[in-house]
Amino acid sequence: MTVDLVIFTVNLEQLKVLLVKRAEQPFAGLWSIPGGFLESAESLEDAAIRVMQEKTGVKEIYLEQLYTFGAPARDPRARVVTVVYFALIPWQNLPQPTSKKISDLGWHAVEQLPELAFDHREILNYATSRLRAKASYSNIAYGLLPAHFRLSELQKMYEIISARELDKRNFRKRMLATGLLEETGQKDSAGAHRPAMLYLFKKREFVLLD
Amino acid sequence: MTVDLVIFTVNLEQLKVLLVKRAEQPFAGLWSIPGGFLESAESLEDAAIRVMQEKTGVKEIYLEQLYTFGAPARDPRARVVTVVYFALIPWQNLPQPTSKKISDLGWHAVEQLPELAFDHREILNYATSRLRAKASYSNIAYGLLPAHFRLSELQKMYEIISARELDKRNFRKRMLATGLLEETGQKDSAGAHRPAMLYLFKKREFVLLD
DNA sequence: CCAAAAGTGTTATTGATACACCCATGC
DNA sequence: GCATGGGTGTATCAATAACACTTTTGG
Repeated sequence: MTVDLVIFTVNLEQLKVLLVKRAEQPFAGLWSIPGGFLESAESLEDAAIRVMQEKTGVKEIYLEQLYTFGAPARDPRARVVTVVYFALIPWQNLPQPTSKKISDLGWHAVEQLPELAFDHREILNYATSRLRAKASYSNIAYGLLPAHFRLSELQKMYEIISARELDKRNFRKRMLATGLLEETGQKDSAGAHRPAMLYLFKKREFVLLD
Repeated sequence: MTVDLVIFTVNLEQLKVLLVKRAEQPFAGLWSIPGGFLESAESLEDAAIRVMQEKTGVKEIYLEQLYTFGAPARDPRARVVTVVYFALIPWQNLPQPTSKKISDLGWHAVEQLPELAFDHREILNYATSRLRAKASYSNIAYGLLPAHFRLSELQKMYEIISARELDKRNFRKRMLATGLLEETGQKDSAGAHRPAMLYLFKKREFVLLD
């Protein structure tokens, strides 16, 4: 029994996923999604949080059980059933990568994945399609944004996840109509142009829209 | 590792689930959902189909992985992680129950459940809410109907699952507009009144509506 | 003063909802 | 001929989609 994680983030206008380069056989040298064995006294979710923290240093994140994969031959060594979770992290919340081991842990754009170990390609395809489906009918994007954000950043997030453009006025209207957002009162003058109002999600939890 | 099943059917205008009375400790005498240990060479889905056939004699049914439950103390004897599937069977497809053992296997209305073993109450609540959610945006009801059916039966199925009444004209309009249905050309004169056209689903597979 | 992102309303279209009567059959 | 479920259309309302210009700031 293992617990594996598909950890998504968005950076440089791309949806990315965290991969680990395998040092050992089988599939040595190929990339895989991070995971670990379930320990005796921990729940599945606790195991997912533990793996998450080991790999990213981050603990408080959006986490959701995705699917359990258990084909008899998915691991050539032995029968391994894996419960896969999917997680979202705002890029801004990630600690800077340490200079060591920089090569065995990396963020990869889901559109340009390297060759993957085990059935991890299938798992990633499934996770990506689920994320995209969720984006269309929920506030899921909050898991990818820092606490305070501009509406334009939120819109960009939805556009990247769903891979299509959205109308600015309709987007703002619909988002504000959900009542999930709140003005912070602060303006972000980091950009070189007109400062934008910063918003936050009143509740950082999953809600279906409309 | 076990595989457990929440098997739904609809009979007498009630949504029902198949339960097994436990003969042994722990929880002897309480009801539980059917399940079994995962065997070494079978996939999770194959295990679910096997359990399904052992308990109901039926093999070809709608089957979907629901969730994996793995709280450390969910089984007082040992650590057991269970992958739960949910299944739908048309009542008409069920073989008549044999007279033996009739008391240790039974269909229970989800609104009047007996006391349940393990965390099976939680599992059933989750399965029921998922089924209800799916009913509102998919053709899921095909799994509960025989191959040929009247539109009024289909409507009744949705009404029972979603626990609310639907408008007959709007329902027929929307259903026929999906293009998923086909007239059989046959009429069902089993009722005491005007015979109804029988329909079938062109494809017996899960589709999101609209 | 120019470039760049922020911000803001109205109209048209589409889909969803509400609603009532005639029809075909078995008894 | 009557009781019962089968079958049909339209009008209103709500939600969604299309669409362009002015404002504010930094450089």
